[in-house]
Amino acid sequence: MSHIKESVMSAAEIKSVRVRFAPSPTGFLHIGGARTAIFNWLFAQKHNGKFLLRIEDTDAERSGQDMVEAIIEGLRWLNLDWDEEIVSQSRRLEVYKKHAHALVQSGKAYKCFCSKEELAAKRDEAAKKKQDYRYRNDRKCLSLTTGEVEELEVRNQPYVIRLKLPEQPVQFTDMIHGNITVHHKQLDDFIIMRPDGYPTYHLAVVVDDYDMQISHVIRGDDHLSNTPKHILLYKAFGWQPPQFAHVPLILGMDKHRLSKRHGATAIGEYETSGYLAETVLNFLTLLGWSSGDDREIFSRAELVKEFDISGVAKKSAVFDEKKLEWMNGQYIMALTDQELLEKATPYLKKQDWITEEILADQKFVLKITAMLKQRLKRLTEFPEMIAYFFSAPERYEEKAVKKFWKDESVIDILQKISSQLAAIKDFENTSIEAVLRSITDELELGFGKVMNPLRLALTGGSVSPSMFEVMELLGKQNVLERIETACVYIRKNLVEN
RNA sequence: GGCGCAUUCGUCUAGUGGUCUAGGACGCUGGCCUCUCACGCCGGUAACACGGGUUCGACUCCCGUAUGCGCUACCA
Repeated sequence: MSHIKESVMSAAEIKSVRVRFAPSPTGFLHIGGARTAIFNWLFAQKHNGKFLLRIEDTDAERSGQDMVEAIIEGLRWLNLDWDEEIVSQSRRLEVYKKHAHALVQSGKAYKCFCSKEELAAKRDEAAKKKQDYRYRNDRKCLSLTTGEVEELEVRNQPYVIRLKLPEQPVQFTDMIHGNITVHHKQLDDFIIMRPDGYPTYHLAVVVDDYDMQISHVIRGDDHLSNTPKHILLYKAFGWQPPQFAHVPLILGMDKHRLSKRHGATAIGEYETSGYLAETVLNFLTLLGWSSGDDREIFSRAELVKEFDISGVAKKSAVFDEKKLEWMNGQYIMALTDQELLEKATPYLKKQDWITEEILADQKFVLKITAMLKQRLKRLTEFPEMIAYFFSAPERYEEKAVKKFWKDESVIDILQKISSQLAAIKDFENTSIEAVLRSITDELELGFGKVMNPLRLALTGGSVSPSMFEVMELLGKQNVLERIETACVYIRKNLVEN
């Protein structure tokens, strides 16, 4: 289907691009929804169009205002600004009603008084015979006379409105999947309005997309099978259908649709676990879309420039958090120290041991930030990696103690270091290094033999940035004290074991 | 069950009939760098679901099969 990829929008089409993101507020903004929103947003940006937001809350029972807020918050975090006012389907009930009845008037739809139970029974019966039940095959209520319908209505008999389907196959072209044909026998006279006057999804979506003058419907693959119904509705109304693009779904590592058991699915959880919005935007866009070359890191502007529907994949993609982590690390490294500190501050403030006083010393914190930059994958790691800068270690990592503090000789080494460091006037990076180099030379020891025990003494662990820089920031006083404490500990430890 | 959609390394993907002994990235892994970790660099690992066609030639086109997903609701 090579012609699909070559499809280029005409100038007229480009001018009038209007897309929408239409979540139903039955949950938080999840990864899949966020990506659909991103694709829509990018498409609108790319074509200088409008990106609209619509809340599909016709299922009153499952929808909630708090979920609406959560979705909006998620979009804001990703920096996906929408144009115009948010449309809420729950406020347009009369509009749908009007359109549904207009269809009844024009004979394109009809009222059906059959009860749910009645239909369920028929379905069961057909199933027993291994057949599919189709309302269109009996169309009981279609043969009702006007008088009969009126009588039922007077008696307040509840009814739904069904679309009367024509006897023709439905055909349309999807921008991602190409030509799709569905035989009309597969479709039924589906319900467009419920007894309570609420529209079904199909009606609401078509009416809204028409009213909002949506030019391109970009939505999840799960709607591909629904599209023929929508096309039929457009036809019944006599409206021109928009273009459709069905984007693949996102799956969990087990290849099943992403759900709670896969861990984090709500976009907000990625913020709390320390991912940058720009990372998530980049990553989600790349999940199911490719520019065609080997690039992986795209700025927002680059994404807008490069994004094209023709690069969207057909197959669903598995969400791999390992790669997300890697990408987040890349974004963190690309930040300036100042930017990184700003982004990390909310995470630092969550720790009660990080006081305002600590944060007030910008110069000091900024130096620490610089040292951590290429070691961070997620912002949440920031506080846990810097504790030793603000308080002496309370305990020492067990494995490291066994490895680096296994006999008396380390005490000698540490004390030697201590006494020579004490003599340094200008306690900074290079002078500290010079001292330590001379000590190792003198003792004829490998550098690691000295640095690792020292690191354990100063940080309590076996991992840290460059010791010289750490020492400089710690200051002479702290360094000497910590070495002393460590020596006491080592001696005691050796006696006990 | 019927119909629709999909199927390239474990994962994200490149690939539009010969350039493919299938490229990149994450992961994993060997090494270098090195005071540890990380970063960086060099290398390795690993894939065209299967079977038939069409063609001089198929990852690429067609048809089946398998598998997965979706629709088949008074959910969206």
